[in-house]
Amino acid sequence: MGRRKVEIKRIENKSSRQVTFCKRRNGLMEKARQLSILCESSVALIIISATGRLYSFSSGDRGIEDQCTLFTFEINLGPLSIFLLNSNETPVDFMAKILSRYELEQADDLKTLDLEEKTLNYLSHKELLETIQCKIEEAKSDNVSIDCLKSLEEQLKTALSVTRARKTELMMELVKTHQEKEKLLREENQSLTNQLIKMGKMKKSVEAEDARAMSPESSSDNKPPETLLLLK
Amino acid sequence: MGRRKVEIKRIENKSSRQVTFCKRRNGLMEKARQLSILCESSVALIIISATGRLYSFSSGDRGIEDQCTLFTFEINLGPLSIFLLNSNETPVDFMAKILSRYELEQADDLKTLDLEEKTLNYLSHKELLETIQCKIEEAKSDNVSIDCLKSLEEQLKTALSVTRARKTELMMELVKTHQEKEKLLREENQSLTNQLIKMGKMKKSVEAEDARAMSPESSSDNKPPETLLLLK
DNA sequence: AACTATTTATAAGA
DNA sequence: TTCTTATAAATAGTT
Repeated sequence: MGRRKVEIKRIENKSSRQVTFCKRRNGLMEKARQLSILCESSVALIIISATGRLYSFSSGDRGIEDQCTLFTFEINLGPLSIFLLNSNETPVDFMAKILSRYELEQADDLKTLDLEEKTLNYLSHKELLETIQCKIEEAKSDNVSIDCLKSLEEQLKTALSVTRARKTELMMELVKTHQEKEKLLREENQSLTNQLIKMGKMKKSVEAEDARAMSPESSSDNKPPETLLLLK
Repeated sequence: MGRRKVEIKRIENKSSRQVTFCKRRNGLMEKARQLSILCESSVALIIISATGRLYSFSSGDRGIEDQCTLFTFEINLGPLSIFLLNSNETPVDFMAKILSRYELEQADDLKTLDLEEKTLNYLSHKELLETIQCKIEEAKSDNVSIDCLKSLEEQLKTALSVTRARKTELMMELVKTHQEKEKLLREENQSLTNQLIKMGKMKKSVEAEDARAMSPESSSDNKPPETLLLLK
């Protein structure tokens, strides 16, 4: 529908490709909107330019399940994620939902551990949550800027992975502490054993004195007590 | 672009709405395809009819990062999730990818721990994976039914949470093992200390003999060696 | 960004 | 449904 027919293949000229992208993108979005309205259907459209810029359209939740009042969704395009919001839902509602879900999950994660270390280094994590809360406040004023949502999502992801990492870290610390304790105990044990052996020899010499007999023995050949073997 | 201009609002006549839906849906998908090809961009389009039937288009990864060879994505519509597949990719490929990603994540999670317990209770988890594999086979025959994908997503979610739970469980086991070892070592230590004290008395008596003097002492008053205090 | 010659999409009818 | 066709709409190339 232009001055001449075009073949559907990559437009080589960069600037005309850019112009065509802009025109056809707008056309496509408008068509998506029309279809959703004319035919009561749900339409979601995501366009990402060669330069990585994002354009999207999402109709409401018409045609989807009735109990589903939200048409929010997350789309992963490889490394990129986008939240599209249902028009019935404010960004704050959506983010609050995500946050509460995340906090629940976190609570679940830590509940299983009876860690007093839980509070350790918790602040930076708390701070992160506060930052997110701020972002949400920002989002309230901004009217659904995709960039804003994108950065918010980044924050949420970071928060989640920080939480997970922290949890693992705490567990690993706990394990390490135990390992250190174990090492110290082993050393203690060894030194006690050595002392015992030394004393044993003394005792022996006493006994020998008692029995009025002498039998010399190598001093460094000290076997640990049997119980130690159980701990392997 | 028809015999007459139409206003963009819900088409009241059901059958003509159905016809229009079919025509415009096809048109929209074709336009999406053209845009992605002409302008080297990534386009994802989802259309869900009023009756819940799903239609989708997804371009390849053109325009997204080069190292990202797939343009598959997951969409959450509230409680409902749909996996849309790149046309270059079969559902099995996609699911296999998800699975392997999941297995990698799990491997990563456990790699940090030097656990021999890793294989413990692994079966039920393996079984779950097999169930998913079955689901994928089902999906191969069914032509992208939403219910099927929904249940598949449930399975994947379950698999993930089972893995997480299992990871936590293994870590807790490790901690417990260490605690038990610690307890045994402490007991061992105590018994060694007791022995030492006993012997110490003997030695003392020997020394006393040597020094030709005697000094009696209470036997149960055994203080643990200093190093034990470090372990508190 | 605006114009306009054409092509393309599609509404209504068959 | 599918095809036909008149017409509206989109858009390629130009300014």
